[in-house]
Amino acid sequence: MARTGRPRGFDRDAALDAAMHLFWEHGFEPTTLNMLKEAMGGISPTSFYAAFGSKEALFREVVERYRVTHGSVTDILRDESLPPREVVETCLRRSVAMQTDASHPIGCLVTQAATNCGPENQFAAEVLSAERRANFDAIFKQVERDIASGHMPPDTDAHANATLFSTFMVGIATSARDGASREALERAVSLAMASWSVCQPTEK
Amino acid sequence: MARTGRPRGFDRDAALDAAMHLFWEHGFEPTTLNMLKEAMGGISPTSFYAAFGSKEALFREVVERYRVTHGSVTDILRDESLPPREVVETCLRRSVAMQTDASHPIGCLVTQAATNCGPENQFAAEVLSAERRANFDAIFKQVERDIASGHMPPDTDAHANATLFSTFMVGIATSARDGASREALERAVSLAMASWSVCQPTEK
DNA sequence: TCCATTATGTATCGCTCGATACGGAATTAG
DNA sequence: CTAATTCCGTATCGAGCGATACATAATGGA
Repeated sequence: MARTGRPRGFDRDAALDAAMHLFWEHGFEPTTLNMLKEAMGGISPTSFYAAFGSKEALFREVVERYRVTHGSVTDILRDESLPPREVVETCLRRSVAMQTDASHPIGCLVTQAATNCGPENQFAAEVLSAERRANFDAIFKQVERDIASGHMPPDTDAHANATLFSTFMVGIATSARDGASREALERAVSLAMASWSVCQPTEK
Repeated sequence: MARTGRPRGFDRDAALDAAMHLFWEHGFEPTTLNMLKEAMGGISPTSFYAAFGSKEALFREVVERYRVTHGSVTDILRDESLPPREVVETCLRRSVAMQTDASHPIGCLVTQAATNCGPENQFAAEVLSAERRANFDAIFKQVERDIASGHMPPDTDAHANATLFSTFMVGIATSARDGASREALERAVSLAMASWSVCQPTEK
């Protein structure tokens, strides 16, 4: 795209990754321009604003980046061919594995990067809350699909079940940061999935 | 104590309550001295520091205040006489009721007030994390007690069960802020408690 | 070669942050 | 009364915040 002019002196893609790690670990507000510039290789403020526009614009870009990389563990929630129970269980197991992976900050950017926002930065809280609510809706639809397919009993409370699994999922982030191991969370997922009710098998 | 000198011109107890509500809603860092002073009736910086010492000291005092007021919904986790399952269920139901009560900020101060802290304010994150880990330990002991009393099967994975219920509990805060109703969360608690395994009743 | 374009480096901007200095006001003890 | 004590109001501190001004360097196209 940039066909003329002085070439950029740093790797924009790597800089975006560095920003994602900072926002992931500290959250939107505590991550300062100085931290970002430093992590991007000590670039100047001019370079920063030329490349990303503003801290807010960078954050929005980082969220999108997270969504299609580490955050893609929830993509399976949109699948309509796999068995719903398998969908939710796989999502939870992938979330646990991702959030406890030491190659990046512990926890979840979507759940934790904009919890403490001043009134002037509510946009960040809203961006992430919208992501989480979309995940809730996807879980809800999976439960509905499981009921429709005859696996969960017809009188199943779909909304309550979606609330249960969604609440457990967002809780993983806090538990992981508080020191819960991947193994412990995996076993907790197994217990949670055991509460995915199924129709009583007909007597043979 | 203060028997001489000019009397304080504001209600320190009410000011502490106002600070708790601010930290609860916005978190430690986004809550500014100006917001605090304003909420305390427009007191001067001098009055603030004379009464509370520093923002950090005030936060520590607020956490203690929260712990013995709204946060006391987890006190039952230390009970050793009630049936463990009833203890955990009651704690979850009280947490849901408290966190969705519109008379104060939605969610949980312990879970959410220090999620986004810069390196210079890690103390806040650690103070709250310690509270949460203490709750996990208490849940763990309840599960162990239920196993010892013969309700849960002897081969029950106590740590996994504690992780499950603790993770669900901290997740309530995020779900509540994302708009989950008290009723939906109550029904989710019912579903969660159904996974509290019990020994198969002996055939009669 | 000259120019338009794009990025860069340095030096700041105005603002708000948490926290203090300093003098004065209100109370009690003697 | 005076003295000691405690709190208050105003003005401001140094530091860091996000963001910008301005001149300069490096590239491609005509």
